[in-house]
Amino acid sequence: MSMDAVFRALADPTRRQLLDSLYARNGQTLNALCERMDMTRQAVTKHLAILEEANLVTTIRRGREKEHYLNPVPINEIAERWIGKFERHRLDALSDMKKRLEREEP
Amino acid sequence: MSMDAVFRALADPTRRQLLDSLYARNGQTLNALCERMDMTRQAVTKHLAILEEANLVTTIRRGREKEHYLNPVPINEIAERWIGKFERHRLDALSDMKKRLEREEP
DNA sequence: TTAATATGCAACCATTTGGTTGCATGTCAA
DNA sequence: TTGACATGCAACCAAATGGTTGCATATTAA
Repeated sequence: MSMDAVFRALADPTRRQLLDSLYARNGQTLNALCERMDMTRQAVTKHLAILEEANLVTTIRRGREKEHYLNPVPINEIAERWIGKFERHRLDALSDMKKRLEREEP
Repeated sequence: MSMDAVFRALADPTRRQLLDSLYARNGQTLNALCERMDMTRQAVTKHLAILEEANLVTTIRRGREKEHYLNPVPINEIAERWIGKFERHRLDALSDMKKRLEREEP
C-alpha cells in the first residue's frame, strides 16, 4: 500500500470529485459515476483505475455492473503517518517563522 | 490558497522529500537542500517553486542566500477540511463495505 | 435468440511534468 | 575590484498524464 500512489491519486481534482461522489453515495456503478462527470466513460474508467491502484476505491462485479466503494483507510493512514507530524509542530513552526521574519536583515 | 495546488504539490515524492528535509532542519538554503537531492539545482528550484505556489514553503532572501521555511498550515487545512470527513466515517464505511462483500451474489 | 446495456481494451493525441544544459545576475570576501 | 559563490531565467527534451475514438466482450431482458 504505497503512500506515493495515494498522494498521486489525490492530486487530480476529477479523482477527488469521484471520491466525493462515492462519499455521498457509496456503491455507485461506473455509469452512475459517469453521469455527473463531464467527460467520456473511458476517461472516468482510467481515473477509477488509479483510485483502485491506490486502494482508495474497491469494486465488486455484480452481474454486468461494477459497484464502487470508497475505502477511507489509506487517507486515514496519510493523515496519521505523514500529515500528523506536520500538524504536531504547526504552532512551533509558525512562531519560528514569525521570529525569523521579524528579525530584520542584519 | 487553493487546495488543488497543495494536493498537486504533495503528489511528487521529491517535493515530499524536500518538505521532510525542511521539517528536519528549517531555514535551509537552496544549495543546502540540493546537497541531499540527486538532481540538478535547477530541478530542485522548480520543485521549490511549486511548493511555494502551494504556500507550503516560505522563503526569505538573506543576502545572496535564500532561506526556505516549512509552512504546515495548508497541510493542516487539508487534514481538517478534506481528510477529516473521510476519517470521521471510516468505521462506518468499513462495516458498510464488509456487509456488502459478505452478501453474496443474489 | 437477439437487442440493448454495462463494461473492457487499445491505439492515438495534446498538454503537462520533471528533468537537463547554458548563460545571466547579484552578492560576498580577498 | 575582481573572482568565487548563490541564485535566476530560458530553451529544450523525454516521459507521463488526461483525454479522445473505435471496437470487443459479457450480461440482462424482451
